[in-house]
Amino acid sequence: MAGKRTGASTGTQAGLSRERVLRSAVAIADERGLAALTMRSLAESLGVEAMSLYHHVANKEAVLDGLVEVVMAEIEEAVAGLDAPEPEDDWRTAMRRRVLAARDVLLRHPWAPSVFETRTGTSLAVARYFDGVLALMRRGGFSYDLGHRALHALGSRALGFSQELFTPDGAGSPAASEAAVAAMAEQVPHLAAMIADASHDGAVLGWCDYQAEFEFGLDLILDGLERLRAAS
Amino acid sequence: MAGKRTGASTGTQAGLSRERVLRSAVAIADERGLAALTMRSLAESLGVEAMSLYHHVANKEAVLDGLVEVVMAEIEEAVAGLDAPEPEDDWRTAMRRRVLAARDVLLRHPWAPSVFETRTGTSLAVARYFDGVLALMRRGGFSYDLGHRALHALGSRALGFSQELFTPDGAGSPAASEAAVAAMAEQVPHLAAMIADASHDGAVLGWCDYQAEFEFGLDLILDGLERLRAAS
DNA sequence: TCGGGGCGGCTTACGCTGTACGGTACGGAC
DNA sequence: GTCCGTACCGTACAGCGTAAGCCGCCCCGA
Repeated sequence: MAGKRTGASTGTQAGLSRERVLRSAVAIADERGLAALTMRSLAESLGVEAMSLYHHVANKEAVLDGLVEVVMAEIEEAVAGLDAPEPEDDWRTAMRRRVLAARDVLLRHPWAPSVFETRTGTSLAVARYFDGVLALMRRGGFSYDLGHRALHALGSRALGFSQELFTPDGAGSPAASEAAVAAMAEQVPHLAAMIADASHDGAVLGWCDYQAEFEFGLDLILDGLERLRAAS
Repeated sequence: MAGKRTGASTGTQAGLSRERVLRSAVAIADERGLAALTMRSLAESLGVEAMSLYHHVANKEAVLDGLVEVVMAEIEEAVAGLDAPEPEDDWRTAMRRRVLAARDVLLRHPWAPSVFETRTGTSLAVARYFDGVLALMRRGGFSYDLGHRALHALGSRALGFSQELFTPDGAGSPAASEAAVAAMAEQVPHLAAMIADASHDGAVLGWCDYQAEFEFGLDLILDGLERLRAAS
């Protein structure tokens, strides 16, 4: 009974590979959330036992590193297929396009930010991306010093996400946070008033457009950087 | 033997309380890192069995929520003891002081950002803090709309931390990331050049002053907001 | 044609996690 | 004196990551 291998001739058995493992890991995280990604669930999705994975990845940390790699590859691809102005002509627009392209990718993988956050070690894929950002700024007329400061000022925003302290994304219902704030209106009068103000003068839509807010913050920073660049 | 209770008359036994539990949790995270904070280690530090904790906190999530509460209380205290200008006179300086005071607290608890990140649900303590930030901006002449956008633009920076993609803090040695970049210099020529440039013209110190970079980014955003406020 | 690695999978097992359940000692109310 | 709520302990369980060992298949060299 032992070692029956599925099916008749079996061929290359399950035919695992690092790539197939990582692809499956991304699929699980996309569909069922990062918490559902365990070595066992990952193995099961590949029709294999958990320990078999260790022939292709060192450990779970390596799987998470691989996730970052996959996402960064998607981003690099998106950035490559971009028609943005030459940085020498308009670095600001080129950068904006780049960041928003990265954001598009990240929005397809809501778990990505939290994985990036836990990977403190310098990843080659991430470093290469930032190298590209820095290259863009250099061509746009930045000194290394200002470029360095710009990278810090942008932080994760350069990759397309920012730290939202409330309802990062589809955690609750769209207007769940609005309801939460309403529930503690007495404790947070200004927030409550802000929501009330937004409700009766703006559109009806969930009072908070994260994409628009992201772009606002991004432009604020890019404008500030441009002023410093022009003055230098 | 069973149930010997420590000591003679025992009195109120171990004398746990939600407060004592949370205080101990903060101490463990401070001293041994967030990963070392388990229900068992927490119980042991209080001279108690793991399950006893559940009489004072619902579960581990509740402990983490409590951690946020404790840190926010520290921040509120630090902010309260601040001598900053009245926002009506100079909102920008008042805000700057406030954020840097919060940052001081967070630097004492390096684990705090990662806990904040995982607490997506709207926490009262955090909401109250942002309410205070918004109040400050209102007194400084912000519309609710601009205040709202400002909160988003600041994001976690309002609380004193920003998302660093490389070596958030004491992960490796001070210059570890520099060495890492050097190791892949061919793949990231611009980053390598930037480091080389910084090394020979700036001071010798680890080439990257996170506090200074944080303040740079903060000022960039505050300046941008001031321009928008003045123009509105 | 045959023999033998070694690769790739399975099985088992260990220590760790959070936590459900059921006891048990104590203090205070009646 | 009885009773009950509070606070704590002991045990147990499922699920986690992963170390160690076994076994069958494929490919390569003879």
